[in-house]
Amino acid sequence: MPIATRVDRVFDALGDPTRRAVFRRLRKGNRSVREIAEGMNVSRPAVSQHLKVLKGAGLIAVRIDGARHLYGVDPSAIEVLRNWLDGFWDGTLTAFKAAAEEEQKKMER
Amino acid sequence: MPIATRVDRVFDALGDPTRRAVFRRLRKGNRSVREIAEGMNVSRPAVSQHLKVLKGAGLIAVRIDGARHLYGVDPSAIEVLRNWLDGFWDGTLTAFKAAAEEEQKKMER
DNA sequence: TACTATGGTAAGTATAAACTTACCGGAAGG
DNA sequence: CCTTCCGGTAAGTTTATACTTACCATAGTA
Repeated sequence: MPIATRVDRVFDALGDPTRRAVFRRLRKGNRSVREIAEGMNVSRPAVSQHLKVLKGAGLIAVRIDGARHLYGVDPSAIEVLRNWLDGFWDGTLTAFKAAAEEEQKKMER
Repeated sequence: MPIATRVDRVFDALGDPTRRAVFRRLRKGNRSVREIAEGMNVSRPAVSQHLKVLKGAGLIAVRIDGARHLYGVDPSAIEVLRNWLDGFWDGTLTAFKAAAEEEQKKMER
């Protein structure tokens, strides 16, 4: 069993709807835990636990301001996703090209 | 509770490690269900169920060849993810800009 | 020193979902 | 036909995890 890479943790974190909602709220700027939990249909501790997972995936970062913990998105996460996307896309394209060439060989026979 | 969008289904689908493994296998070209299941530590029906979810998310597509069902990645899914990424990035940037301007106003007071 | 905020964590529950075995129907070859 | 591949689906179990309440620590304030 291979260890979980950064991208794995990102996808695991974003795999939960509530966690995506939390992440989306942070898109508009830094928020405290209570501000995030406000208007959401889960309790504050639940939000706190989700924040922990998101932070573990490197999707968000914290800045401590007294007793308030201000959470915000970590732009590097977007970079990670984009790189994964590019790599995947390249792999798929080369596979398509290889398959096309294989078809071509069949035609020549 | 809003209905699940395409991106939601994509993230839900890619939220599972086994499903990511299946999707990664398809990157190298089209495969039958048995080929996908081969060498994996889950049973063939499990793979079949995962394929259903991936298909529901629009990540893969099927081409039926007799009794064999050949699965392959749906390139449009990559597009969906990329668009989501771009949109998210834009939103975050404007939020950053707004926050910066707010800071500026504070300084001017 | 209280008193009131903040938020993280532990323990337990409850729900979701991943997995297995067993079964079924369709396609190809004898 | 009969046999043998193929793969989807149902039923049930088991495991993971999202959630709640309760509790604790820290920071600011009267």
